[in-house]
Amino acid sequence: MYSMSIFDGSVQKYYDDFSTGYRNGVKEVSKSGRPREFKDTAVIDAAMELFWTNGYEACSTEDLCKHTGLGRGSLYNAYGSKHELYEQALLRYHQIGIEAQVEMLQNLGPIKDRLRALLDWAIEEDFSNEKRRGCLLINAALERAQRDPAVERLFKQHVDLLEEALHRAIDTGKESGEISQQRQTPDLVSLFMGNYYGLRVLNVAMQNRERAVQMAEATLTAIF
Amino acid sequence: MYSMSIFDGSVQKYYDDFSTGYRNGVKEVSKSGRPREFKDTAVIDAAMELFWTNGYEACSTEDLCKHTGLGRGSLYNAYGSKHELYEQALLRYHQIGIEAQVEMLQNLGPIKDRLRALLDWAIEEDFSNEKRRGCLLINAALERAQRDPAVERLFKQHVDLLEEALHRAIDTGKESGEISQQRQTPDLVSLFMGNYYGLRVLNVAMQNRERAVQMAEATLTAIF
DNA sequence: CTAATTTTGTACTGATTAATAAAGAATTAA
DNA sequence: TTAATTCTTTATTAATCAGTACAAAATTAG
Repeated sequence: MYSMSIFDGSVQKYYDDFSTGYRNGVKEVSKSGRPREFKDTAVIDAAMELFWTNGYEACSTEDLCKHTGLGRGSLYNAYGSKHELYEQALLRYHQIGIEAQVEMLQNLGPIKDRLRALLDWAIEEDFSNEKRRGCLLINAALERAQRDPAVERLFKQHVDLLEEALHRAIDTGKESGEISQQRQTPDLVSLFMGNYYGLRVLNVAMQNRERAVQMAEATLTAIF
Repeated sequence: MYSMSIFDGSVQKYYDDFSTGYRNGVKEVSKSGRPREFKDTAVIDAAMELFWTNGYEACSTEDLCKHTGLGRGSLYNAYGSKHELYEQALLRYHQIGIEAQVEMLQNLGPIKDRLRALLDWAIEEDFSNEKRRGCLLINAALERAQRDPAVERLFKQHVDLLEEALHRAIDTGKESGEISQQRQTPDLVSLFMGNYYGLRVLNVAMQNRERAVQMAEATLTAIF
């Protein structure tokens, strides 16, 4: 079992400096001693790619060393364990993703276009990479949320933030008259969320882009 | 890599006889020699439970021996490999599940009630077990579909069968006047499928039954 | 310069992995 | 009874697993 060592998923933007590590989720900057030879962000990105492709269990520490370019000593010195590196990778994925998603929903322009942008973005994510590995956070949640509190917590946070942004966007649409006042906002949010996550799951497994586009359009039709 | 050794996901109902094995997906019945001491279905059910709870990678052959009660020799003699047993477990889950789902959609009574029954059944599945392990096939697809042709094939087949049954049910509803003729059947099928799979994913991760019920109701409202 | 500190590379740990080998037990066929 | 067949039990394999120990290397502080 793992303790909840991801400290806070909030918007601590890019951390692309040299010579830092994350021990217990706390950023450490060393002042003396031999300097690190790697960029923290590059290592976490590489780890993220690997966990994304393989999942947690099917990803060995040797794989991680190879893909990050670090030796075992460096990797364990900097990140402590496979699981802590996993948490960093998930956290980074979460931060980048939620920022992109919320931004789309806060854009100018018709609400319908904002929602479509989100769906199109998800489809592009799912079909642009030939490895078709879907959404790292969904994969992580289904693989591990039931027994890994860090994963459960981060996924919940991600979903909650997306849901709040959707709520705001739909309310805006109702105020502007783009969406009928008769509809209940929570119902519309549910409808979108369900279709969004269903879309992403089916994309990985079915690998049918036309179907995905049709699903996205059906979702918008149901809301507007 | 694995070859596609699941022969056919079609409706070969229950196979609960003694002394049978599955080698390359072909049922073998021995006529001489020492008889087996276990029921094939019981072993596959036990394996299914374990794969369901742990996933494929996190499930060791020793775990499988313990839970099925078989020794290593018996297990390997009967099923050949961890992966072949996994295929049997998935196939069994698929057969039981698709039969239940299609049956609900073919029931008598209003179409809306049939669709609600399906959603309620999914919610009950997701929340009745304290292990909250969701749908084994979805878990398997997200963990392995990209690199395991047997998993990819079976999941596709499962989704296709559900989709066809939904298509028939919705067409029936349009004929009877329960659903507007104006709506496009593929759109309504997409809408339901998206919400159904999204619901199941969010259930595992969010573990919020009220929210699930509300999502289900929102789905029905969007269709009727 | 020396001492203190940190990172790096390598060798190594004990545990666990999926799978196999082989001998004995239980059955059928003749 | 004997031979052939199949299943069960146990021991064992080689590989891999996550993680550690430790010395050499590279830096800062004084």
